Amino acid sequence: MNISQASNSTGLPAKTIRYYEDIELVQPTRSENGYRAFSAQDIQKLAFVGRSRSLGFSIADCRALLALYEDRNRASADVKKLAENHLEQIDRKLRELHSLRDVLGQLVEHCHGDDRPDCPILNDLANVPDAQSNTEAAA
Amino acid sequence: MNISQASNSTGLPAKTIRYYEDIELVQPTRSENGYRAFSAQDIQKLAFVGRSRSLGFSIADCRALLALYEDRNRASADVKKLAENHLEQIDRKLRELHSLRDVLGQLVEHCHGDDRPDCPILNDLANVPDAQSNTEAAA
DNA sequence: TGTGCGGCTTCCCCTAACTGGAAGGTCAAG
DNA sequence: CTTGACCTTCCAGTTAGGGGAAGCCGCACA
Repeated sequence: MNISQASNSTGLPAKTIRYYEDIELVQPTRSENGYRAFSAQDIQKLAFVGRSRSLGFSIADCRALLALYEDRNRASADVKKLAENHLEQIDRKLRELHSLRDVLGQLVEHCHGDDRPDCPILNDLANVPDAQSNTEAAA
Repeated sequence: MNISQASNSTGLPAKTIRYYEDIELVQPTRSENGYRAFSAQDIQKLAFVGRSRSLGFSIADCRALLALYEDRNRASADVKKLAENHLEQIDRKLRELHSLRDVLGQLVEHCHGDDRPDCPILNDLANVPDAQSNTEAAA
């Protein structure tokens, strides 16, 4: 199976597949003409990585998951721990984004947004103390 | 004002400040000995960028905001539009992360997480059709 | 006067995870 | 025989800086 077939089968761009070979996530053999030859197993692994990436796992995580996947004797607890760590990272990021959204939402809301030059958003960014909301005044 | 004072005043690492000069966000003058000399305006601009970055604006956004900030005649609507775009990006990212969290949370929940090798998480990643949840079965 | 140390300079490489593009070999069809 | 699609490798660029080396500058202290 050539790289374009592998790409079609997995949904991953050929460039990405070459990259994954480069960082040794997969090791396709080579045909006599030098073309990569992907086995069914290679395709399976690529699809596995693709799905993991789409769930936001880092390449390092994918490598670990792949190793666990190929270890017939691994405990499911190991996998669960990895996934839980990732879940925590996602939750942290969610909290961060939520609070960011709140602050920015407030600023946007207070900006009249017409053709006058006065703008609460810029005032806040420049940290000009403002009557309406002083998000940084704690210090 | 030398770079370490600028760093203290703005909370930005010296490395970052040099980088901001490199990409022409600020243009401090130079003393005779070659040291960067930051004016009060420079400090103000650096603080402005720092605050904008902490709200998740990209460097490109910061550059635009800075230009608007320095344009005494700009309409607040221009600023508001930029901020609203950023807000939309944040909301998109939030939705994405939420749905990711849901899928991953389901998987983690269904994994018994003991020392047996069977693991629903890996099964899903490998796209093995599974009785309990088939998150990809639509295709 | 020398010397040690902290602060400053530039320069280059590194990050994550690819993506784009150039230069060139291979293969099947017409 | 040529064309065009497909494949190869290699180089550069992306974000927003971080780490660290090699080498000035300035000030204190002996």
